[in-house]
Amino acid sequence: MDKKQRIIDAAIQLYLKNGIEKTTISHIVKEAGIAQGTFYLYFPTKLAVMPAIAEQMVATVHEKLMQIDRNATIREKMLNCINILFSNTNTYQELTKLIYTGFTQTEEVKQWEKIYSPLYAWVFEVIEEAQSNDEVDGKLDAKVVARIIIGAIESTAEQIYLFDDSPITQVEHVKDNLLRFILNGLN
Amino acid sequence: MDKKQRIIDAAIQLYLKNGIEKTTISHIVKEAGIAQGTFYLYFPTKLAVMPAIAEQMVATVHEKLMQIDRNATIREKMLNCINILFSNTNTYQELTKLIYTGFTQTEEVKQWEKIYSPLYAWVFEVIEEAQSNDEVDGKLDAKVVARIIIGAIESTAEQIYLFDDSPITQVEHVKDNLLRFILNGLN
Amino acid sequence: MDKKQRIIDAAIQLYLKNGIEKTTISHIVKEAGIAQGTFYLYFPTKLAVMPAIAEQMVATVHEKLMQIDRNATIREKMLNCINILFSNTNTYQELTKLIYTGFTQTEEVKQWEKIYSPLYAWVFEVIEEAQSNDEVDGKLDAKVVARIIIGAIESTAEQIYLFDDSPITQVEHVKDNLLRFILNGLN
Amino acid sequence: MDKKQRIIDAAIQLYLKNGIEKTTISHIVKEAGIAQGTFYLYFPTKLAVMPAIAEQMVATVHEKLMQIDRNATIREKMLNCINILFSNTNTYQELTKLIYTGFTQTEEVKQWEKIYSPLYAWVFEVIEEAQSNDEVDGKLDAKVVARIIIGAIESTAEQIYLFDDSPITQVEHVKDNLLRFILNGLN
DNA sequence: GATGAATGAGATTTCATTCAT
DNA sequence: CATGAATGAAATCTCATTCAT
Repeated sequence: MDKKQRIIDAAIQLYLKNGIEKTTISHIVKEAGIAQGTFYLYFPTKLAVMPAIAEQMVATVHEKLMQIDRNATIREKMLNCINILFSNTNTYQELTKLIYTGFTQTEEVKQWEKIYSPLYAWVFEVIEEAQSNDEVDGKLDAKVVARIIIGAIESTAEQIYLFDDSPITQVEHVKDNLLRFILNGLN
Repeated sequence: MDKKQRIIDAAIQLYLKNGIEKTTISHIVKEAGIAQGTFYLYFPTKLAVMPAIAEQMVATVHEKLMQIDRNATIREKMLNCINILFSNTNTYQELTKLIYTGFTQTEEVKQWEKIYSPLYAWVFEVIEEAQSNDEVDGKLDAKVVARIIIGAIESTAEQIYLFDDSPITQVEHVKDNLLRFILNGLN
Repeated sequence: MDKKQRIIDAAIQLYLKNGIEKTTISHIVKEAGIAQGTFYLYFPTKLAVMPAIAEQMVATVHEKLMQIDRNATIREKMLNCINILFSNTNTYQELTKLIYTGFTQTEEVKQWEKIYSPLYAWVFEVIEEAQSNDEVDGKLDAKVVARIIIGAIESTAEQIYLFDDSPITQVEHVKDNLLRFILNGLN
Repeated sequence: MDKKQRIIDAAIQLYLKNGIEKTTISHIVKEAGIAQGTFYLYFPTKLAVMPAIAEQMVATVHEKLMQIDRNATIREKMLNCINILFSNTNTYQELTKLIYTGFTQTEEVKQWEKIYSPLYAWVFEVIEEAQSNDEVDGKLDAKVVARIIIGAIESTAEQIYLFDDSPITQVEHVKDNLLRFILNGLN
């Protein structure tokens, strides 16, 4: 019923399956079951759909993060965070990368900060709280480190899922090292 | 004079300026100053140029890494590495991401490992050597952590240079945190 | 308030600014501040607005012609007529031509005669009266010459205002020649 | 063989038959027997073909004018000129008007002067020569009057052929009046 | 009467690819 | 090897028109 949402859903499907390059507006409208011209009522180009897609994906991840027990240890929180982001990268395959690319190409880069901020904020709060308990190196700038950690997790997940073809068991080994490295990093 | 190299140079210029999506073979040949048909003597598609571009970029970074004093402390080595990768990201803007995207779209993903491996290898050796001196947590898998570190540095640099518009002074602050986090992480 | 008039006004604005070809019904309704469907309550196509536009323009010119003193000499009348038509062409720029084009394209050509007839009639009466006073060559068919004169004035004005970029002073020189030529022609 | 010429010829055919508004680039390439993309190698839009069409039409008229005996009387020259322009307007139906419209819409108005100038030049020379023989009012500016005459002839022809539905015999009557009026005008 | 979201046929436009030179 | 005009399939984009509200 909501044409805009149907466009977004169709775009996600097709970007995931075929990549942005090979996806056309014609494909999107066909998948969405709407008329050709209707697309242009909501988006000027196929890349202009990206911010909407990104918002949706980040919202999904954020929701999962919010379900983590606030009283858990920082180790448990980070472990959960790693699992959620890895799972997300795995599910959405190249979507994360495509969102980056889509953004930078549409020059709507400024929106990125805003859209991604809930994730940064969650890690930031975890770190800050842990710093107040002396569980984490107080000299680190929690805001900056939150971004570093999110980046490290995502880039590692991407290396695993997009560029590697190691067996699944390997994944756990990488996660162990990543968790250890991050906890070390926070001290 | 060397047509192939001129195609690569032109492609880099245009991918950086307009993104892969909007760059066409027609643009590339025009920028390269060669005939339309000549492109096909060297590359089958515009995405097939990506591996050549990636190789060139990685070679540049690797060369700089090799100039770092082998006897420096791990702190100095990591500091240098951060500076080199940040500078590279800044210079090449979105090229790193585009290389990822380009690769995943051409299904030549396997080449990525091979091309990027000199960078991983350099960090790997630094860590391993430090582990043998007990400077670094021996329980970490040096091969895995090398990738985590490269990923963390690159993603942080991207956040800074692509998605942020903070003043330059901010960059140093982020680098400080990143270095501290990584050194913590290794120990 | 009167939707029909708002459509006509908007159409004039846009036809003048962008030409008929590039003006769309969507543009017109937007300019008129009415809904898309409302246009069709008053006109079947965008060209069907032309007769209404023409009528309005001719009425304006005719009104000015009627204000000329009936007892003036034929020289004064022709001078006034030239000034009015020049001023009209200047104001409405290409509208005259567009009206022609619009008409011929809609096959509503027959209306043209009817709409333009007040202008022809005015000149016709001036000539006929002058012929009865022996001020004008009695062998000329007043009806035909009226059209020739209107045509000559308009085409000259168009050449000046649409296709020339001479300074204003030039205009007076052309008008002098035109008046002299017409008065010669009549006698 | 010459694709550009084939585009021009096809465009003339179709503009004459259906008007500019209803003619599409698709029609033109089909009529010209060339590929869709080929059109864009030569013209950016369908209106950009107009100057080329105008040039061709003016060249045809000019050629006929040049065949008029240089030693003929001014009456004979003007009579011939009227016949040629009437015949041209009759043959090309609305093309003259369409050229105007096409021009003004493409903002290539400046070219008009240049393209039309051979016709003006011909009349100019006729008048000037006649002025030197005292056959024509020496106070008239030959350059200006040349344009007035061309304009008067064309607009009268257009009124006849485009907007009137009088029987053919009428045409001769109008021509008589036009010639008489012009000769009077020149004195 | 008035609205304006939706339509989809059909227009414009692009661009990878070919091939005779 | 190199060229670049030509191609035409396929993309984007437009816009007159409809119709449920």
